Amino acid sequence: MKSEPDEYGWDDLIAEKEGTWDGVKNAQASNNMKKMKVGDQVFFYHSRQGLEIVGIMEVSEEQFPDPFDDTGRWIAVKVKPVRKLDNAVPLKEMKKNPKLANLAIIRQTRLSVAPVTEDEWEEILAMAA
DNA sequence: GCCAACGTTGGC
DNA sequence: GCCAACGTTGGC
Repeated sequence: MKSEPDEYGWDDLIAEKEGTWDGVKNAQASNNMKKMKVGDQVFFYHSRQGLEIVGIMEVSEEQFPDPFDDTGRWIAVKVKPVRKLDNAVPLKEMKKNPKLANLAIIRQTRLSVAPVTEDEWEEILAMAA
């Protein structure tokens, strides 16, 4: 999941203890959120500023109607922080890694919520070590 | 700040 | 229902 740290960054999530992921108004991103289950692990990526994965969070509440959406079309989920990565993994490094060539976020930059395969997850964790 | 990529809107 | 125009996102 991506967020601009100016708007809502890792530190904001830590301060809040639990964050609501709302305001997603893109069909693909929304579908990806609908698939999320409580306990699912998610990377937190800083877009625009930072351009790196900074931490891991987990889904604490599955899809519910986005409280700020009047149309009723969109949903939100809640997440809570699990841990900060020892070393943030920059986009630049991920692009260099051939194992991550198919990473959804690389292939489709503008998608704000994108899936990560198990292999990709492991690879990114290894890069953060 | 710029611009490419992509989604959405609206006229036909 | 098509497609051009427009708006938004996000890497550079």
